[in-house]
Amino acid sequence: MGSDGTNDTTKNERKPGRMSEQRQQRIRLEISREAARLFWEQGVAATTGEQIAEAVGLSVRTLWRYFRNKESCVEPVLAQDGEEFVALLRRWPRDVSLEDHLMEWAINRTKDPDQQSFDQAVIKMTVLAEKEPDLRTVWLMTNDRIERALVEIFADRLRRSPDDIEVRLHAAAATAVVRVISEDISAALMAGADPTSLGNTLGQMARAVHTATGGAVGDPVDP
Amino acid sequence: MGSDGTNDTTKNERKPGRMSEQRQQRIRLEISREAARLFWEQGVAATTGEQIAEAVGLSVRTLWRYFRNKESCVEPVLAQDGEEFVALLRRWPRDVSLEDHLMEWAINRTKDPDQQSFDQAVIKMTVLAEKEPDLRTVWLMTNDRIERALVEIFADRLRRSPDDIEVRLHAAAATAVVRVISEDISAALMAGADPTSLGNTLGQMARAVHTATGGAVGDPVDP
DNA sequence: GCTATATTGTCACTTAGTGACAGATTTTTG
DNA sequence: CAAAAATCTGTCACTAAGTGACAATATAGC
Repeated sequence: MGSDGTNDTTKNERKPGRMSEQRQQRIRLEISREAARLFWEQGVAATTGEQIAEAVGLSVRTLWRYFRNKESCVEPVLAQDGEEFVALLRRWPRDVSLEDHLMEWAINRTKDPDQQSFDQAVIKMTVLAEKEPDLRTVWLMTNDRIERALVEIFADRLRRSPDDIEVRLHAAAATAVVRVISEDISAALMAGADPTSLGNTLGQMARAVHTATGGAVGDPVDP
Repeated sequence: MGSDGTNDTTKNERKPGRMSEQRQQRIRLEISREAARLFWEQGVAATTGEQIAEAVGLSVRTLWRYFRNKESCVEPVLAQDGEEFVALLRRWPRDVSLEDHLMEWAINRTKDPDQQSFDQAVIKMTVLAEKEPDLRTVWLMTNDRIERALVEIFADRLRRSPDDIEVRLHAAAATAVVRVISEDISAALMAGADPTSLGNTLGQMARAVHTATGGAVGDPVDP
């Protein structure tokens, strides 16, 4: 809010004892990974905060400083794909269709070797979130955040207000269909489906968004 | 699962000491009402399970037997409108458009006097659920249940399988837009808007569902 | 009213999550 | 590199959420 001219950067405010944003995220990721593993192996209810903390090598008190509650420990894992998707939409050029934009990204995508095992965790948690109510809430909250991001992105693209009810309806519908497709893909992969046999997933998403928004979102728009 | 012929009714199984389903629901409603009041007056975090139990006149232990956790105490209130909506869709005749069906219901609707104060609670919680994360999860879970119900209803109407991905996409998109409109209406009413000045809310919902499903749901279908 | 069964309350207990404070760590600055 | 300023972490004590067990009570059917 109120910023006097002393700070040249309002966002990247570096202070003496603060540890780097990167390091913070790494720890959160590490916690999330272990939490996901434990939740998968023994269930959510049977996993205690103490176990998660021990697995990561932190005190329980510190764990609760990184996450407000047990379930949200897996939030970084569950939010992984969604945040990537949102970031992708933020770079969506106005003169390109959604399908083309997603396809082009899929082609230039490089797969980190370490990322592979992480993707496994993402799939496992997405599937687990369909049955475990405590994880379902986290998954739905994650998608709620995506929806809010899409409101901004769609408003920008359609040159309308983020308060516009139509914009919000489009964002909600789009988020919903993307979520369902994600759940479907995760379930298929978990069942042992070959990733290459899934067909054009991103194309499916693009078409679903186009349909769910009544054709308002998906086509190229005036620059 | 396994039912031998001794019981004539598998659903309405009446046993000696079991209290009536109606009585159970009344207690849940009463708890939900008080929880909603307390959450509204002092916030969710500041309200303890003990306070809720005391307000209803139950022991804390019994409270936790009716609801698994503090937040879900308001679930009956938050689910109120949604369940009514789902029930309405279940009676949706195949040869009638969604808009007509909703409109006809609105006309024949009778307003219980006791229902009025309850509606106030519904609106308050819906609005509160936009800011309070702990309530947002309950609200989203409620809509998740609605979505699952819509899958069945849409599958039935479209004569397709509930596993059909398109059916699930339609249900998800429809639920999402109905949710957003509900949030919008609640916010408007909370801000003091005259209910009569809101225009044709149900018509808006019907049109939004029609759009979000790519025209697949909303029109009359073959009997 | 009697009986079978479910519901409730009390008590003891585990776990989630927080506030406070001292000590260890990190980054910037000189 | 050393010092300073802030943050981060662990320990401790604590509150509140939520559960299991068991005795007492209330309820429906006869």
